[in-house]
Amino acid sequence: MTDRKKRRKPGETREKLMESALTLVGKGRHYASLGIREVTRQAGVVPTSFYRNFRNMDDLGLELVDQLGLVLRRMMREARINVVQADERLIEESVDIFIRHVEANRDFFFFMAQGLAGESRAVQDGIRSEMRYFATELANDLRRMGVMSHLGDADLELTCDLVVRTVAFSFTDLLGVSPDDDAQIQQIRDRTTRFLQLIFIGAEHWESGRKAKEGV
Amino acid sequence: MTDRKKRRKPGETREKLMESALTLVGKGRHYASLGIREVTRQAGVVPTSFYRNFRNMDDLGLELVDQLGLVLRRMMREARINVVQADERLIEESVDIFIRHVEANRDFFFFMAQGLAGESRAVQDGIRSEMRYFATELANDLRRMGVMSHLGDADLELTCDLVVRTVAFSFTDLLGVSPDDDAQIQQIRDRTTRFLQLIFIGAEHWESGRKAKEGV
DNA sequence: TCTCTGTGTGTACATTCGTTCACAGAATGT
DNA sequence: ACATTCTGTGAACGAATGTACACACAGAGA
Repeated sequence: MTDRKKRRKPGETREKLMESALTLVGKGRHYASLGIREVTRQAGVVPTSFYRNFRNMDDLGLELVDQLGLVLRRMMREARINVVQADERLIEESVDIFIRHVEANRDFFFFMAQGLAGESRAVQDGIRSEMRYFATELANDLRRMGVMSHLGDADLELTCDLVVRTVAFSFTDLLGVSPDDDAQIQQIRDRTTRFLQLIFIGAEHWESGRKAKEGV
Repeated sequence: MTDRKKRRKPGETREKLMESALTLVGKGRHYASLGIREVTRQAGVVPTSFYRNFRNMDDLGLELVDQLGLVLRRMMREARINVVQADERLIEESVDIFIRHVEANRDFFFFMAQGLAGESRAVQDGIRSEMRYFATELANDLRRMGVMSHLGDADLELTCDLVVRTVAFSFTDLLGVSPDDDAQIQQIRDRTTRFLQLIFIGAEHWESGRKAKEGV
């Protein structure tokens, strides 16, 4: 009651609203079922304030997709720094970084998993676009590291796409378990690692295998 | 206004309600955002009727999961009939059947894709359980056909799990395109086929590859 | 210093929601 | 034939929702 009604910083309420939406999603609510009043309530702000910052919930969702893009880029950067040499630990280290980021940005990845089959087409496309970008960057990195050099560009891109999808699907596993159920998280980590190993082994033998299938 | 208020058949309204929920989902709405009144309105029934048949929307969702199970089993049966010999067309034929069923039961698969990251934990687990069952059956079939006979049970199950996940992720691709955009559907079909080929090639070389990774 | 613009507040209203209740007509078992 | 049970109806409620409007106050530019 002392400092209410003050304007702290430009964009402060805006961030608070986005954060509140994410928090609700993190608590198990689905983004599509969130209402304007609900979000403003969680943010400790009057409903009208919402319209000062967003036109509707879809608008807010698109902003969240942008921020999600930043999170993904941070994750990619860390992976690039820590995983430089292409040895047999490449996959495991990358999965570790992935799991760590999911735990640190739990709500964002909740939102991402929901958005893939969400209500707003725009959000859906946005997330899909982020995944494409991620796959492309992954392909570039692998090229740079000299991994899978026998694959053509299209085939490498195909492989990376499958990798990203597989990892993305692991969200839905990860999100189902409590954040401190280490045993179960370890199990998901192992399983994801094996999935990726399976894919990479397939990619290693891809050309020949593909020719064999197509030749007949 | 002639025959209103008649009770047609037991469970008729019940089916109409489930069908209406699916229809709304098929129109792009997210299941989590559907309300009781909305569903009953779509079904051409008074809101109160809902409670005669379901306790709440989660309850209806669980029934839908059960029906989804039937759809999946039908799909599996057709695949078993039409894909008997394990030749190089196995994957393509299976993907064909899969695509055909998704198109024929569009709304169900919408619901499934949404439910994986949905609001109701019970529905989430139900869908997850259906996927596990599907993967197990797939593993049995492959065993019976003598495919991947060099893999241990655990590794075969791992492979099938990845296959099911990959196919499930293709839903979200398929659902984004118009049902009669044949060119795009064909593209998704091809891409999915290649994903599976990649996985199976990986599985073929799995033991050796795994040992090589683990041995060092 | 003064004005203007941006941002948050409070009030308000029509609409929609979930849920309850008493009632009516068809089906079912005896 | 009759009582019971099952299923759908209509009206009604209190609560929550989206959105509009007028107002208040802080900071930026003159």
